[in-house]
Amino acid sequence: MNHTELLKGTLSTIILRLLEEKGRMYGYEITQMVKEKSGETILIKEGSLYPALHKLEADGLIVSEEVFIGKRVRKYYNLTKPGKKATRTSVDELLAFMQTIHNLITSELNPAHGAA
Amino acid sequence: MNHTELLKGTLSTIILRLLEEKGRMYGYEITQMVKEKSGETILIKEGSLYPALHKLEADGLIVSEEVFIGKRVRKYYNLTKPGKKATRTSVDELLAFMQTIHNLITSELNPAHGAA
DNA sequence: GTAAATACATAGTTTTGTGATATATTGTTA
DNA sequence: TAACAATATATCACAAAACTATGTATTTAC
Repeated sequence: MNHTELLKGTLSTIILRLLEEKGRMYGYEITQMVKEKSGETILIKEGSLYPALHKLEADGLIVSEEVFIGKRVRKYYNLTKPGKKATRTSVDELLAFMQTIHNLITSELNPAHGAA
Repeated sequence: MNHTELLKGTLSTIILRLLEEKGRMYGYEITQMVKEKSGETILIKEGSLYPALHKLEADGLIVSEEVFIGKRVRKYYNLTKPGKKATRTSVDELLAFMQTIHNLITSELNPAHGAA
């Protein structure tokens, strides 16, 4: 991630949202899709992704299914029912939060003098 | 903060932006303004604010000026020249990042079947 | 056959916000 | 006037979350 700190708290939401949109996905696929959809600006590292996926699974929001592609294991993830609900909450909260921040940092500059 | 993790990385930008808008401000004033402007949703804690202010000052982006109001010390902060430049970069980066996240989490749902 | 890409995983570190706590002044109100 | 809330700053211990680095192994491309 080039933005480093900024992503905090948004990664799980992004993962949930992609799973909602695409149905089953595996880890590496998620990193590639985020990379592509973000115009190469958001590059999720393995050290961030896998712990995040494991936590979502431990929380019962996603379930994994191991599939062998030749000799290579691939772990596909799907949303659970609670996961689908959590996705909506999570996405809505993030959008609301970003709107609030947007308002905070883009309000008019010094309206005191020279308001057009 | 209710949003907890989400604020990560955005606090310094918010502080810089408020200083850009209002000119000199003191810590407590910043917390109150953020609280008000965010509709009571973003509540900056002292344990977050003061370390953030001290770091910005250590980095030379803001300068403090102690003013006595009666017997109480009040520390006013102002942007330095590098601080003004950093504010622009910081705000622009945050807006761009939020736009990217917005695109990521609001793209159309399953366009494969049933595209209106 | 060697390097790059695919695909998973974890340990240790850093960053950053929170909770708790401390100090002290000022304003309100019972 | 005593008690409490609000104002105002500050720090420490803790937790959460992402990163770096490292490791393993297969598959693909040159």
